[in-house]
Amino acid sequence: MNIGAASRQSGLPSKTIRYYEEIGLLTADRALNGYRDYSTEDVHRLRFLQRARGLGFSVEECRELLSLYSDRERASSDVKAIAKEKLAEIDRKIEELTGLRLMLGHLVDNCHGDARPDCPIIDGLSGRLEH
Amino acid sequence: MNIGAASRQSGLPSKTIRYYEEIGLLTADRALNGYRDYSTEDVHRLRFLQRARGLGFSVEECRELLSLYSDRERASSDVKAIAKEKLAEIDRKIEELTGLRLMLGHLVDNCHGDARPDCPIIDGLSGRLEH
DNA sequence: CTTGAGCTTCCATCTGCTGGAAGGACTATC
DNA sequence: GATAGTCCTTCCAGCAGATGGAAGCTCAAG
Repeated sequence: MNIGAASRQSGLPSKTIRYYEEIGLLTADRALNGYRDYSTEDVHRLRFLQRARGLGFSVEECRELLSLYSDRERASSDVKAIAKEKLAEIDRKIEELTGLRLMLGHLVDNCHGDARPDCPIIDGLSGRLEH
Repeated sequence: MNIGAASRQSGLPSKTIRYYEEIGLLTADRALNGYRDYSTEDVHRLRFLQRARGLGFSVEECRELLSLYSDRERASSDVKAIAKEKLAEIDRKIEELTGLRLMLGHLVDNCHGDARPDCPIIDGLSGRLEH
């Protein structure tokens, strides 16, 4: 599969896919004509990168998460340690998003643009609703 | 409150706070000595920025979200339209994170580093577990 | 009144893309 | 088989969002 198809299936621009190759996040086979050739497994990686980057994981964190996939022959203890660390990070992000959601939900439900002093968005913005 | 205290309370480096001021995400009062002076409300905004940026919202999106806070005297319809749009975006992010969480959870529970071909992380990476 | 931490501005550097130019390859039509 | 249009290649420039460091001012403690 050419880079254009991989781009469409992963949601990542071709430019970004080439960049990810350049910084070593993945390697691509080459067809005889010199074109990059992607497998469905490559597309899975790209889709994963697209999602994880959009959720605020850094490229280095993505590299680490991908390594859980590529190196699943590593000692279970290693893999589990990294995975558990990332799980905690994901849980924190979910909590934060839930806080943001609550804040915006309150805004939609309760704020009528009348500048009332008890606008619930104030609490939401400060993060107090999370705790 | 000086920038150092605001930094500690918001979780953002002083450098980043100054940068956010430079690009107009917030304005800071100045004390007589020239030092920036932050209110607790400023800290709420900074905390919000810290969370939202970490969750993959762009600076422009943050600017928009902050405007929901600052301009809460705007027509309810405007505010609600933007808020609902952002709510959908947040829900999507929560779904994606939940998918990632499931994937990692499977890895922790089911992968033992023995390179079994049915490692559930493969499905998780492709995003299929979300749907 | 010195010492050290914290503040200021300015400028350079880094990460993570993103755009554009110049040129080769593929597909379809004439 | 020439021509057009789209896709691919590399290379290099530029932008977004910080981040680090230098040079110098301020403040609080001893």
